[in-house]
Amino acid sequence: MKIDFKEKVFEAVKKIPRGRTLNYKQVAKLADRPRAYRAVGNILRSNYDPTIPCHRVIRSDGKIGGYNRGIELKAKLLKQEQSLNKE
DNA sequence: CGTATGACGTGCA
DNA sequence: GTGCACGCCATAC
Repeated sequence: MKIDFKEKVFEAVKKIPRGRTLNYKQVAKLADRPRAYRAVGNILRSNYDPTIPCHRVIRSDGKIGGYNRGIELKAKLLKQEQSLNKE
């Protein structure tokens, strides 16, 4: 089965452990397209799934960026998971 | 098939 | 340190 770039992105994002945030560039690299970080954000925006912790994907600047379900929700989730991971 | 868009990143002033 | 512009890739229309 040949998986598309977005499928690869989804897998990479799903592999992100809680408390761990990756920037779009990293996800794109894991998807074999280190230059497609643009498409990564675009794909996540057009294809949100409850099984994909896309909220763990942030910008390289450390900024959250955006979130289909609400930017504030993403910020809250990140803070929550980071707090859990920190113990 | 071609154009436009975008949750980005880096460089330069 | 902040702001503006360019470049890159995939998706949607």
